[in-house]
Amino acid sequence: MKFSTRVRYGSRAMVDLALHRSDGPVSLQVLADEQQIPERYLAKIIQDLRRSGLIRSVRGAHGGYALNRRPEETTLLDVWEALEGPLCPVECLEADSGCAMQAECVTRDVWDRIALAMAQVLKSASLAGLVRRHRQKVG
Amino acid sequence: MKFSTRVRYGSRAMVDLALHRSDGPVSLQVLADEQQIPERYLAKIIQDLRRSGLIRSVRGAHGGYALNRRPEETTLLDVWEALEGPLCPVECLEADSGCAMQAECVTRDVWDRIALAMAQVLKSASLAGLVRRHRQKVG
DNA sequence: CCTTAATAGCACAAGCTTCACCTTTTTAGT
DNA sequence: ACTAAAAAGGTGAAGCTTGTGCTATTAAGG
Repeated sequence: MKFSTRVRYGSRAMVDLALHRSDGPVSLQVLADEQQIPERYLAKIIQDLRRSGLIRSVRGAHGGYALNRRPEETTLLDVWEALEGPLCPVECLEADSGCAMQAECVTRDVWDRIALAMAQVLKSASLAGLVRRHRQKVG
Repeated sequence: MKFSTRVRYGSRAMVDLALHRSDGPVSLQVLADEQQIPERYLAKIIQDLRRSGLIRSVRGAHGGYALNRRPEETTLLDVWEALEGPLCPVECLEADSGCAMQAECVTRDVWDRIALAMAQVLKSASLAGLVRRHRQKVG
C-alpha cells in the first residue's frame, strides 16, 4: 500500500502555495516545475483542491492559484479529504458498510485505530506549521 | 487510499487459522468460506504467507494450512510485511529513494510520522491478542 | 481589437490490483 | 493401484490509478 500520488502531489503543491503566499497567484507551470510534478496531472489534482475551496484560481494572463484561507486554517487532513474523500482505509469502517461480520471482526478494530492515528497526525500538520518548519530547514 | 485487500484478507485468514489452531490444518475452501473471501484469490495471498514462513501447508487429501509459530509470536505487522513488503507508504521514505528534494521536504516528515504510527498499531496486534479479543466478543 | 498566457475540461493510454480459470502435483483412504 | 481431496502454479480479464494530449475558455496588455 502506498499513499496516492494525488495526496502527495497535492500536499506539496499546497505547501508551495503557502510559501508563495505574498507573491500573488502562482501559475501551474511554476508550481509543477518547482515541485517536480507532471504538469497536466497536477492540473487535475489542483482542480479538486479548487472545487473544495482550499484554493482559488485566477484565469487568463498572469493568472494562477493561491490559498483561499489563512495557512493556519488548512491542514493536510483537509487536503487529503479534498483529494480522496473521508479518510477511511477500509470500507468496513464506513457507517453503512453492511459487512455481515462487523460485530465479530477483530481486525476491523485495528484498522480503526490506524485510521484514527493517521487522522491525528494529518490534522496536526497545518500549512502554517509546515511553512515554519520549511523555513527552519532551508534557512 | 485504501489498504490492499491482500492485507485485509490475509489478516482475517491468519486470525481464523489462530482460532482453529488445535483442529489440524484448515483447507483453503473452509478458510475462504468462513471469511467470505474469493477462494482463488485467497490461494494466491496464502502462498505469500507460506513463503514468508508465517504458515505451513499440508498437501494432499485432508491437507490445508496452519500457523507456523505460536500466536504470540506473529503480529499484523508481520502479515503486512509478508504481503506488501516493508511498511512504507511513500517511496521517498526508503533509504536510497534518491529524491532530490528530500532534505527540504516537509511533507516527508509527516508521512514518516504516519508510517511510524501505523507500524506501532500493527505491531501491538498479535494473533494471540486478536484471538482473545474475538473470544470476548462472540463469547 | 488582437495576441498571448493561462486555467478548464474531456478523452485516451499504460500499469497495477483484484480477481477467475485451468492444469499439475501431492497424499489419504480404499 | 485407484480415486478423491487438496495445495501449487501459470495465464488472462476487469477496473482503478496515474498519467498524456488536445481543445475550449478566460483575461491582461499593447
